[in-house]
Amino acid sequence: MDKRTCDSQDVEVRKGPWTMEEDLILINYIANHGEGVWNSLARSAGLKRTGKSCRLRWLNYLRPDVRRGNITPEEQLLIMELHAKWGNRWSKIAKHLPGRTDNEIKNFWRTRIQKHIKQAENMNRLSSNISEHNNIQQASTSQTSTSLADSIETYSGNNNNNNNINMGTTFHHQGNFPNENIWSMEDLWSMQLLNDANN
DNA sequence: AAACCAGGCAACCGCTCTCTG
DNA sequence: GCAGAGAGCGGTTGCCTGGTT
Repeated sequence: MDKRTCDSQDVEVRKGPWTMEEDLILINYIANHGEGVWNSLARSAGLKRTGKSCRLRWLNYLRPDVRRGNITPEEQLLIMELHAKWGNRWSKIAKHLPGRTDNEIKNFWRTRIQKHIKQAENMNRLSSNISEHNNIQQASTSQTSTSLADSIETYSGNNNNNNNINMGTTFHHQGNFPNENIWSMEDLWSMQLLNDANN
């Protein structure tokens, strides 16, 4: 490949946040010419961006059918079900959520769901330490804690392996832990829906 | 009021897959 | 069947914003 050509192109390529002008150029170009080969589209439109960058911007942000705003409980439920089934196949999951992008779902998962799982795992460690310390004096209470912990661990473990899991027995938050506000009502509602769906 | 921190999200990077010649 | 180019995907990063101290 001609290095000089590469270098001269590299100098031109813009990175970072998109400006309103760039958005408008891309929208107008696609409105007039449709989607095509992204690299040539970027050049033809006069954008100093890579085709990859244009594609990402269009698919994740500018497309008219992209839905913005909060993920609904129903969507949360669906995401969790599909993730249990397919693992981190975000684009596959996104196909079942009209208007949602794989990037959005991925971000949602990482920021919301994984946080809950991590916290639950910490609770698990804490509760098992406590129950060890108390030497299983209160068998019924520790059983409740353990069943949650097991479910979360089962979920996390299977999640890492991208395998199926039985969500029907998962996420019964009993409020036996020090911080009862870890899951919001919205989360609990989602969990309940999830259990109903699997029973 | 200022500094710090954590969460959320847009965008980039690198790898893999698919298509075409 | 092979190589190169482009598209697609998942992981990661960095910035912005709102909340807390």
